[in-house]
Amino acid sequence: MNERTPTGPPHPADDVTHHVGYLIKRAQAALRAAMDKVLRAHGLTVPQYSTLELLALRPGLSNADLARATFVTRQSGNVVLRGLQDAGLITRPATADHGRARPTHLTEEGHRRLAAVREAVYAVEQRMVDAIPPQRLPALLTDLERLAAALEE
Amino acid sequence: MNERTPTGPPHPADDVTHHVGYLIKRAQAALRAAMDKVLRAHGLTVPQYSTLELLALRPGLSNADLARATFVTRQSGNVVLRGLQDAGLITRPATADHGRARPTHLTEEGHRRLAAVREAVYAVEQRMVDAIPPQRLPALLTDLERLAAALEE
DNA sequence: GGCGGCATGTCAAAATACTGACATGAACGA
DNA sequence: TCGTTCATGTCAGTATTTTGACATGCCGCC
Repeated sequence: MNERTPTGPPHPADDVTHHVGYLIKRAQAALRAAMDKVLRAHGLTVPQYSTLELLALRPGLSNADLARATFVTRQSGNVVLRGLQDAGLITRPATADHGRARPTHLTEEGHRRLAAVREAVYAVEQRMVDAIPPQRLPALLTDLERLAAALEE
Repeated sequence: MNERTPTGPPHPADDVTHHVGYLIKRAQAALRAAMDKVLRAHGLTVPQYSTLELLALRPGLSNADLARATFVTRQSGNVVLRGLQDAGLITRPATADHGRARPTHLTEEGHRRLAAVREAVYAVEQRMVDAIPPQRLPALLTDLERLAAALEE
C-alpha cells in the first residue's frame, strides 16, 4: 500500500527502519528464511541444524547447554533433542552419570547429515559475507559481539 | 556442562559461535529479551510496539504492509492488530475504500502509549550503540543493510 | 467485456515456543 | 550432618506463529 513516508525523512535516525535494532531483526529474519529454505530439502529445521552444529563443535553438551546456545528455553530445546533422537542423529544416555545432565553426542548418521547440509548452509553465509567489503568483516564481527554482550549484561 | 571445545579452536572461523549468522542471532535474541523486559511494564509486546512505531512513521499501512515490515506472516500480523485494536491504540475502517486493504491509523491513545514507552526502548538501543566505537556505527548500519539485502534477493 | 495473474484478508489446523511448576541431584556453608 | 541454594530434566497448560487453503477485489491484457 503506502510505502513512502508522508512527511519525508528529516534525518536517517528518525526512521525506525534505519535503527540498529531494526536492521538486526531484518538481517536475522532474512537469514532465518534463507536457512529454512535450504534446510527443508534435507528434512531439518533451523534449531535442529544449530543443535547439530553445536554438538559437532562441543560433544557432550547437555540439553540446558544447548538451549542456552540456541537461545531457546530448556523445554523447547528438549523437543528439538527428542526430534533429533527419533531421527537417529544424536544419542543421550538413559541415565546421567554425574548430576541430572545427560551429555548428548552425535551418531554416525548425525555426522553424515551435518556434513551433507553444511555446504548449502555455508553458501548462505557466504552470500552474506560477500555482500560487504572483506576488510570490514572483522570489525563487523567484534561489533556484533559487543552489541550482544552489552544487552546480556 | 562442558563449555570448552575439546580440540581447541584452530581458527576463529571454525567455531560456529563466531560466524556472522550466529552473532546476528545472538544479538537479536539479546535485543528481544531486553525489549520484552522493558515493554512488559507498559503492557506491550515487541510485535505490538514495532507495529505502533511503524504506524507512527507511515500512517495508513495495511495489515499486509505491517506484517512484511515486522517480519511475520499476515496471519500473525492480524492477531497483533486485533490486540492493538482491542486496546484502543489503533483504528481500522470496517470497510476498505479501494481494494481489500484497510488502512490502519494510531488513535490518540496509541500516540500517547508510544510516546510513553519510547524513552525506555530507546535506552535499550542506546546501550547497544554505546558498546561500539562511534565512528564505526555508520559502517555497521550499512553492512547490516547489505547483509539483509543479499539474502532477500 | 472477459480472463488470468496477483495481492489482500481471513479461517482452520498444526507446529512451535513459552510460562509456571515440580522433583531430583550436587555443591556449599553453618 | 543438615539445610540452603542452585542447576537440571520434565510435565502440563497456554500463547504465539506458522502452513495451507479459500474468497474477494484490483489490474493488465486479449
